[in-house]
Amino acid sequence: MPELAEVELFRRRWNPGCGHRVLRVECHAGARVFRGMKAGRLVAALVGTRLLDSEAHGKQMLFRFERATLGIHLGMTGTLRCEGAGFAVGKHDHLVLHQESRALVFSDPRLFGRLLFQPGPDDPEWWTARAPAVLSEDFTPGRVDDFLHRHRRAPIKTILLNQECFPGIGNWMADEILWRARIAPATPGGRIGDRRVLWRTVRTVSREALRLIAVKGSDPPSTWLFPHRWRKGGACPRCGLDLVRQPLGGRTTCWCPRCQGK
DNA sequence: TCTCGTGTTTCTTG
DNA sequence: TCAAGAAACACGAG
Repeated sequence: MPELAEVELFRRRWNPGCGHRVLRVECHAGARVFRGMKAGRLVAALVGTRLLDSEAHGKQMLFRFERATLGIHLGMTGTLRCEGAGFAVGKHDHLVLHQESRALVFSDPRLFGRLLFQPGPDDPEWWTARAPAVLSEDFTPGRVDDFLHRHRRAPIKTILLNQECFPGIGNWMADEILWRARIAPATPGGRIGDRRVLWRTVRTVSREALRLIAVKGSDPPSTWLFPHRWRKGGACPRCGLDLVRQPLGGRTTCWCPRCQGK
């Protein structure tokens, strides 16, 4: 599930733990989500420290503790949730931070998610070196223009999935953006006509998705492509024509042949 | 039993 | 050297 808006929704689920100390940590130290780090060091650093605050950026999250920083990428099936005190860890709960009145839980059945960790109070390099957020002032039409030129032969759908330029955009958001901007997903990046429309649509869809999903906790309405794209036989909410589903860049792409050209 | 999947990394090819 | 595409990762849902 996790794209930009869902990541923000999950980040907020750990908010009740802010300002409170971690008393005990349980983890599946051998789980793939810990690849590249020693889970024991993470546990040792987190026990006894207070969770200060958190941030989301694209599909990544950063949780700041007094003496360490925890990064979380949810992959395809990762989730965060807050459980009550005395929570019993389940099969897919790979990291559980027990506080006095609650447990902060990271779960991931498919293990595509990833945990990152750095001791000390400073933000790590993998956080400070991230690409500008699509809703920030630094995400300019010129930046999109340059990126499309660099990848001028790749389909625009796969370009939108590239986190170097579009952090937080995933499969359904890319389809939504292209449907709204009336661009066929297979169009090469170098042949996108009005790139400012694409730039503006990326921001509009991101802003609206954040408001609906992360703030209001609801799904996008039926006027979006979103609720129609999942099942075969879905119809375009704008013109009523049957939607097409085809793989592109290794992902299922859903689009309207009439609204989005050939 | 078989296919699919809201992601990223690594390998291969051009 | 760089860009693009395919494969691999792992497991539950339909």
